[in-house]
Amino acid sequence: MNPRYLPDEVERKAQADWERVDAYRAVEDARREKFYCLSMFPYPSGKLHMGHVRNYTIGDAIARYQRMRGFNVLQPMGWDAFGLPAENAAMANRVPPAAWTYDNIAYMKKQLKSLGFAIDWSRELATCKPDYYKWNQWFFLRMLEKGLAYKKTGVVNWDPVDQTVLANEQVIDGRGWRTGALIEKREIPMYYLRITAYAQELLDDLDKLTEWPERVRAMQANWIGKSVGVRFAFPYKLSASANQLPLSPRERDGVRDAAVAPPSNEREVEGREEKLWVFTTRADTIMGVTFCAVAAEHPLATHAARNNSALADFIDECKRGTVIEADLATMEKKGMPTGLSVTHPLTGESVPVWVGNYVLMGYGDGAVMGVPAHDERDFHFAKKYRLPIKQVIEVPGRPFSTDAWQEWYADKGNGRCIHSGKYDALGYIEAVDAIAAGLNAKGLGDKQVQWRLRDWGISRQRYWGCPIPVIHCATCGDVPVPDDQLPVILPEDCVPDGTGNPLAKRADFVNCLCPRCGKPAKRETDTMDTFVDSSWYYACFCGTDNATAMVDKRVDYWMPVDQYIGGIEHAILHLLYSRFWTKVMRDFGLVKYDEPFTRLLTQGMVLNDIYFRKPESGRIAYYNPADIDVTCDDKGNRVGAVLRADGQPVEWDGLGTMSKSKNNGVDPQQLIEQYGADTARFFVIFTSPPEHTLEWSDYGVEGSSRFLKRLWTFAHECKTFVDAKLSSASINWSEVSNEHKSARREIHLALKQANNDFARHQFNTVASAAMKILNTLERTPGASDMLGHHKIQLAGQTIVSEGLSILLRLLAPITPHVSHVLWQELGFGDDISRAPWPVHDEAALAQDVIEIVVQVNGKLRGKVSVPADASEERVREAALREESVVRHVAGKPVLKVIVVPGKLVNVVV
RNA sequence: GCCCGGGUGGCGAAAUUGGUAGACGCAAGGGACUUAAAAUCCCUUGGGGAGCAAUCCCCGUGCCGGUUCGAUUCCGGCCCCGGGCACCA
Repeated sequence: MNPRYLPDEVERKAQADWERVDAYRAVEDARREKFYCLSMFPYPSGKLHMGHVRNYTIGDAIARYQRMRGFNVLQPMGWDAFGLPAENAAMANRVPPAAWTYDNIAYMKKQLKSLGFAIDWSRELATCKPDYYKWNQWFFLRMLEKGLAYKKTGVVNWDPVDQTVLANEQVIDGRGWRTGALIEKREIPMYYLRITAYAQELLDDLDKLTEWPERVRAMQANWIGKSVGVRFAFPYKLSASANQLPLSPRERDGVRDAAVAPPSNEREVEGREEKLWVFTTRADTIMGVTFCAVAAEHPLATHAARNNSALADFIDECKRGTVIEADLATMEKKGMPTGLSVTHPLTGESVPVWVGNYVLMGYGDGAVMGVPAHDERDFHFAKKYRLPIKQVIEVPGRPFSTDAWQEWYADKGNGRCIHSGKYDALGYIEAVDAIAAGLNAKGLGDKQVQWRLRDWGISRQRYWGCPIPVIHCATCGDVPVPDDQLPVILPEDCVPDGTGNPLAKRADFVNCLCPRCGKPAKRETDTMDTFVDSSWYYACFCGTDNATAMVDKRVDYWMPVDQYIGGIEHAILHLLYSRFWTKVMRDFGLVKYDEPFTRLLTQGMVLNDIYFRKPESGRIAYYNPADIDVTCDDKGNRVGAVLRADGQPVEWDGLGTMSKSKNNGVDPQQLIEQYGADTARFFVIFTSPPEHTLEWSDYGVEGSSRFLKRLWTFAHECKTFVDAKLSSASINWSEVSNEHKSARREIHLALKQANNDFARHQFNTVASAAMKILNTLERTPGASDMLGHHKIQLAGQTIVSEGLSILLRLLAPITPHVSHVLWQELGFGDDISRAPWPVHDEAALAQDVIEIVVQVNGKLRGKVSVPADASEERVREAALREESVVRHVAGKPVLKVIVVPGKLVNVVV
């Protein structure tokens, strides 16, 4: 055994041992309880970053811990391999995205292996491989058959120069990020998945996910956005000249394309009688309606604009705006009258219709009722355009005035209806019920649920993705690719040039024969959103070797995932899509569970200092923290920082996530090479609890490295006498010294705490417990002075042997290499990962004499030592005799003495 | 605006969920070893005050109040920070 800790050597040996016996191969075994531990798979961007290291270290610690506790653990790994960065890299380097992606996968796989993760690599998958994405296509076709996938036109950002669709984040100030061209909104046909059909279940089942972080559940509920209200209609008649009837907006939503029937109350047209449908959560204010507002895209707006050029211009202006919702929210509210009127469904009064730029076509029916008295936005709109404001809700003692908006105008909890005819004096709930009933009686509306969630548009006008398996035939229309022609293979040798989709230029891909009529036809060139790829990969891991089915019965053994670990940035989309996909798979009879991820851990981000200089002219320069020397005052406060290269000061800009743009990244590869994987792993576990952000610290890494060196050195010193056969059961602990007794007690106390913390995933304090144990062992008499004296007591040897065996097993999930090698070196066994998980010995915690804290009026005043079995009365006596207690009581009458057995006494005077 | 988290030393953080606040580590200061440095080891370290000293006292978990023998922990009100959603009707 080398007296020095050489991480390189240790890690090479441990990894070779694991490789030789294929240690992490997971095999289904009905007799054993399974544990499926999964970290979110990476996008193969080039090399691992610290976020990956943290994510996979946390996942690996859990996987190894559960393995040692006896579970049959599956921890697989794969690659989220389709996506835009590969196309960008391809343009920059003139290599096909496929080649770039496969190179990255090879390099990153090597890095993951060097970190020693207990991964079953036989199950590796990459979403860009046909044997994976074939099942995306197959499943899409099944959804198409069931009406869960459909086609409709959708609005996209269109770059007219590159002839390309851009993602929202590629549009900067309304211009394309590459071309600088003004971006147009363009409507093109796209495929959608009917996630809204599962909105209620996706919302309800959040209650089952009790092991998910509360905030993730809240974010999903928010996103799904259920509101309960009333959908009702304002009837109207078009003038005689209007012989073209507007369509109901619902029909534009693709409902007609689907296999489900459109809502029955949609298209009734009797003579020229039409209806303007709106949705409201405040039906109780319906008597206060003084106008209606419709979206620019609303058919009524289109109709009104035919003979009104000013209105047409206004509508064009609205349509030209951004599709980014965050920008919409801050836009100035504008409107213009259509000149049309509709009839109030209950009062029969005439209500003017306006076009409002704040009305969303995509929510509800693209039209709203305007109640200025009780909706803040309507109030300001009415003031701006001098529309009437009619109060219909009152709160006793609160005067209403149209001069300025007041918070209580929108209060639905304390309000009562007034000026509302037969609904007067009703509260919110009764009023909504009564008004909904009134509308229903006239066939003009009823209670309805409205969702914020929209159907999931999956078409991407991009090359590097899974082809959508549809063929466009001039005769037969859109024809699904037959199952026996799957997969539709994506050519891997295209090099995109930034203009349009390279697939569209590939005649060998585009030209095909119609499966239905056999005539020449064109293949769909859109590919699927990469979120489709990641929506079911976790299920695929259960049987990656099965080429004949999407999943097989092995999913029944492994799924659902017991522990999922990943970044909070996926709290909504990825997790929601995966939940949706699971429910559809279940309804198709492929799987039996309702939810894919039982427990979820969202790890925090990795931060580092940001240093910069702002020159008088030119751009800000950022400096890597590794090149900065920080000076501190006597108390350790940061007082200044200089760039090591030139000794000149730099400014500190706080902490931020590691990024290229701020030049504050730390390369994991360098870290591993300098300190070893175990140090890197120990540092990320020890420094912060998993859910918190992790602040990078080179000093902290040093500290972690120091601990592992100390561990190695200590193990080396003890190697001569450590013996797995030394049993604590053979020692009569009542006869050993107090020092030995308390040493063993500290070790078992730390173990107890560590087990508690492991169970609740507070791994940083598990690392602390390991450090405490080493501190105790180093101080244990008989261990540290053995080299000089050779008169080691049996008790000391036993404590050290037992303590090291506990310590190494506790550390095995965190620092597997050094634990594995020391376990062998000290003769505990061949494979620490098969050793039983350590459990504390309750007898070791027992004390003959215990220390009791004594308070006077709740303030700590002293301590007394009493026998562990002392009666309450004796403890009380001892406490009252304690000298500082006597001093603080100072003769005042003792009102009360509280005795907490085994803990404390509080004397109240 | 609505919904979630948070606020504890110079720093990362603990506190077995109402019972010794600051475990463990980092940084800092002092010391040992060394010709010297690195490495390693030992001691000190929340703030303030009294004492030659052993020691002792006061304050302290964002702020104000409440419950309690006792509150970082429970309740009410407020302030600040982070995150999510947001013309959603």
